[in-house]
Amino acid sequence: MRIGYPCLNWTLGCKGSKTFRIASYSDNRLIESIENNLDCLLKMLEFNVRNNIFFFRLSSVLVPFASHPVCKYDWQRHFRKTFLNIGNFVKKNKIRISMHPDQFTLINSPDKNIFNRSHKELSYHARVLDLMGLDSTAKIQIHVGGVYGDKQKSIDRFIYRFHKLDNIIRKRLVVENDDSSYTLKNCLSISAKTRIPVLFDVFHHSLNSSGESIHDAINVALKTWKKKDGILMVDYSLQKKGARAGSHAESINIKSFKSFLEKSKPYDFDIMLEIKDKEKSALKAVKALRTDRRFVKY
DNA sequence: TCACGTCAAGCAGAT
DNA sequence: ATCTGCTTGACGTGA
Repeated sequence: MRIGYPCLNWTLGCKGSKTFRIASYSDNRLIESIENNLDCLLKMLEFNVRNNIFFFRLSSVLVPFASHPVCKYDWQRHFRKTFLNIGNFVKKNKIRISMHPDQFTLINSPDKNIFNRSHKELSYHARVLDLMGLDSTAKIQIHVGGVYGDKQKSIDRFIYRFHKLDNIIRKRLVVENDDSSYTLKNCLSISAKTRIPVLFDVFHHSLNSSGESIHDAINVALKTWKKKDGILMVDYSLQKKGARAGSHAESINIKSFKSFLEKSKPYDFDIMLEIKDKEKSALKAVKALRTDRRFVKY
């Protein structure tokens, strides 16, 4: 079981997701940003290893505008060695990596242009992981997408479109239950036809599910991950007090985290903490795992 | 130096 | 009809 957090580290003095406005695009600006982001990424990974954090989500703006027509620069060639170097660090330390393209990446959109743009965006994500030389346990997670007034049709469109994607994407793509439209059960139905692993989001499941217990949900999600996929990835978050349902809390609550771990026994998986204070909560979670005798076997 | 309007892009649900 | 949240806040103009 690894603990992770997404994209950003507040302790370090660097930002690994520096971008800029498209209006001020220039190749130099792009190179500068990528340089900064990769440099900071390595620093974050080194911080993580020092602190027993072995799961990390890469920012999607590592290469700003990578899939946009405005970007014509061959950044892959320019940064080939840097990517490889980071990849080697990742492999040496057995770090698990994930990426999560944003809400505009919709492969089940009825609009073909949106699909085409999403395809390009996914290619970019896959190429980043390929450039690092990572195997297919490094994943790209997306949601099913929109409902467009007909859920079953939209699920079928997802499946159809999945088969149109390049192999470098298909081998890394995993689908995640969301908080309002597609439940774990819906994702499993997609998995049955595509063999896409299902990433289980605990928080979304609490807001939108068919009522499966955490134990049962993990049990079924876990079976969709084959050896080449690595172990199940789980997104974990909790409700922010006083805010509307679905907003993410500022900080982890170790008591409820431990209660989740209890409910998830005896399964092993990697946990991504989608919590606002990032590494701070990850450090607490790692400590909880390492000091509580109920969980030391992980 | 700081405040704050806006940022490439889509969708759903809340207000 | 308009706003908010989501991947992740943060860019950058104007004062």
